Amino acid sequence: MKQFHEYRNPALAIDLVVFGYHENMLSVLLLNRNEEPFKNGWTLPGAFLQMEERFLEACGRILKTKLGIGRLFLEQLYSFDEPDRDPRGRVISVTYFALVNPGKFEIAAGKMANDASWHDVKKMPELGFDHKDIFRKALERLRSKILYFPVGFELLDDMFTMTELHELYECILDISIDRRNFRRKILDSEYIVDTGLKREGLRNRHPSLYKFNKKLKQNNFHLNVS
Amino acid sequence: MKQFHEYRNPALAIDLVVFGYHENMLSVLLLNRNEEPFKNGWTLPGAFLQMEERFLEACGRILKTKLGIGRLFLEQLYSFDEPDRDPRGRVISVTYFALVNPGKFEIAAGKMANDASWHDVKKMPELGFDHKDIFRKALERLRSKILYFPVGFELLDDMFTMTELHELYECILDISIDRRNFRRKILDSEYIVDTGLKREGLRNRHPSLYKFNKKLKQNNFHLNVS
DNA sequence: CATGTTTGCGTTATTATGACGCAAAGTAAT
DNA sequence: ATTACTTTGCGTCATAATAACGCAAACATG
Repeated sequence: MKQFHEYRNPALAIDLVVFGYHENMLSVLLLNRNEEPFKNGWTLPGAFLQMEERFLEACGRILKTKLGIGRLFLEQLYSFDEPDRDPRGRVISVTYFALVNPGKFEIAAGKMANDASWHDVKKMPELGFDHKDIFRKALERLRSKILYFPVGFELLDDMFTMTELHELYECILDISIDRRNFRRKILDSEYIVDTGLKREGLRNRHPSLYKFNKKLKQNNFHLNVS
Repeated sequence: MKQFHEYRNPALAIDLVVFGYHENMLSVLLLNRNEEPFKNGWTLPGAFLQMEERFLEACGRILKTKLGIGRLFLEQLYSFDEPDRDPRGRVISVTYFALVNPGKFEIAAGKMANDASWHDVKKMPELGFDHKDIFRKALERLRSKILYFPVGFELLDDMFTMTELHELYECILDISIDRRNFRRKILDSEYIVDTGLKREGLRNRHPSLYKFNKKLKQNNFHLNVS
């Protein structure tokens, strides 16, 4: 019987699918690689897991070099095991997906990050490794998650109009949803609450501003779409 | 910059939560360890991932020594990263959960398996490593999955009565569900179809036998319970 | 001020759900 | 076989949720 740690182990990477939303467009953070393999190709941000590091610490380390620090939603997505997913050798990838409001972050200016940029999910370039599979799974997860868990506000400012939330849902799900039924459903669920404030218009003030209801009982929210 | 594979990597294990259902009892396959750590304690079946192996191959390897071979449902559950989850050193665990019909399998007789047995999920012993967390997550996943995806039949014989399916749901969810509403919901969804056969009784024949509808459009099925 | 758009609040028809009635079929005991 | 009890299959009905859409006040634009 072999002793512990005599086994050769596959390498272990963490890869991230970072979603951002801005101006009615859902986008993903991609890196333009400056080294082989896939030099000059696009990939998801990632890194090898350090010996003492937890998954979320690795996520933080990856994000810090690419984005400023701030609050963000992170959730484990899936672990990928295709033996040939990395041409350099066997690498298992544990993936996370993140939701950020690009307005609250900035793509960091360091030399490690001058290659990072947002890409419309509807116009994705070819991706290196098996990152297309990872991206597809992340988008699928986001689309199903948003139906039964209030994650939409993670992508918006602290205060937002009903129309902005509505458009976010239509954009992510890529369907049209009746504005009035959406409004009723969202308000009935107590997903968000009215702040009492109004957004400033040019001459006067117009739509009500809402914010996420932190006291929401989690499973009060379920959106059906057909 | 370090070269590839010069990094020391955490070890990578695959652990399984195998659910079985028999006689109105949901149970999990556990191993009584015959070596340290946790010698004589209970753990989930698992193994270290081999260098060239895929996750599902490792699952098959683990199961083959414990159970006879047969059709079974396997789905990736989650990856666990607590640095101290294994006292021998850093081990990442990629976990899967499985659904089997214990009637179709037998706990294998080999020396590697004389320590395997089924345990009622309601009377679980202490588990070694972080396997309690893994088990909890698996049960949670099974309970939510069964509401929107027809996995119940994986735990039953090829043909089963409506009452058997109903009792399975009540057992897994640990709630009581109105028999007549359950029946209507399940039949409306086309989750299962009537085989036209009847189960043999002592003097006569009694309840209709149903089987899983393989032509089911996936998202036709959603069970609400309150 | 005239015109078109956005926002907030309704109504209505249809469908889904929860609670439960009831009788035919099946079982067990005499 | 007769009786008493249980299981199964099917149905009803009140209530809740949903989809489709009307409408007017608030707002924006020229």
